[in-house]
Amino acid sequence: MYKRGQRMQAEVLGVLRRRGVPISAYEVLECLREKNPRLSPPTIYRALAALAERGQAHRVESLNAFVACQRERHHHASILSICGDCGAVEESISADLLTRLSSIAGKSGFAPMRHVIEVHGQCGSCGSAEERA
Amino acid sequence: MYKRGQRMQAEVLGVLRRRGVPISAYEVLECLREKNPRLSPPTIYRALAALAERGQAHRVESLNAFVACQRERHHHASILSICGDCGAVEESISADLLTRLSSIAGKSGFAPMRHVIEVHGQCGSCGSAEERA
DNA sequence: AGTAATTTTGTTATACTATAACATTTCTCT
DNA sequence: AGAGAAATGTTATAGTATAACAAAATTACT
Repeated sequence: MYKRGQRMQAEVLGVLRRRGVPISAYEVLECLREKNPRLSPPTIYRALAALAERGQAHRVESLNAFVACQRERHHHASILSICGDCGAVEESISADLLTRLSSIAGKSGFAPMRHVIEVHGQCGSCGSAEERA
Repeated sequence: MYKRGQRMQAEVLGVLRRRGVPISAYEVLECLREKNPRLSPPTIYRALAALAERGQAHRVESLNAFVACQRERHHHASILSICGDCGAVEESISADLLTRLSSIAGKSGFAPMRHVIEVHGQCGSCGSAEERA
């Protein structure tokens, strides 16, 4: 059994994983309402916040959406590559890039705490699909 | 005189510049309503979209807010360092970092088109202010 | 210049995203 | 069991963004 307070998180994470692509909090809500029609937005946002804090899901800032973490739990910032055609997200990690980014941002005494790195473009599959057309 | 379609953009950009820190589209709207009470959200969003496209303003994705570009117009992605204490944003540019980022994202055939790089933390001024306290 | 076609702007309404505030329940610990 | 803490439920509302259509200005063309 789940510990208290994590049942909802597990349900939300399940939805995110089944979808694979980033979805809005309200899409999660709709999914879970099929089982429990009384669910309300704050419940979902709370679960999402907890998952994001633990690194099991990521908030995609440029989409106002959420996606399950593709790796095992990690606490480094991810690089999210977002395909504008199919919506797929690929997650990369690069300690080197983070270091460089921190040092650039830190030039004037800035102390970085949280990195948001998102790249929009076209994924490999959609690119080759387009070529064939 | 302004060319058609740029008067509103100039007004919006003026507001962004006077404020200096990122503000929401609705804050811009409130400011400009002092002069013209009939303004509505789409007008502001259109001006902001045009400014962002031309590189004269940036959308801060992780704040759902907008800020004037601090440099002369440019079309490279900016690195935005955002102070959580005072709200100030500093803008940096690094072709090197963009190259590296593109190459990381491009590993699996992904073709980057737009980069979102935002760093949250504490700026130098707020850091030293805290030390003195 | 006159007029059709295009683009921009205005207007109304609404959709989407997120959280405040407080009530209730569940859990934990002694 | 009962006090206290944490999570959840509930209601309402705040904040962000755009669709859809109407009106006006600009442009292109004859």
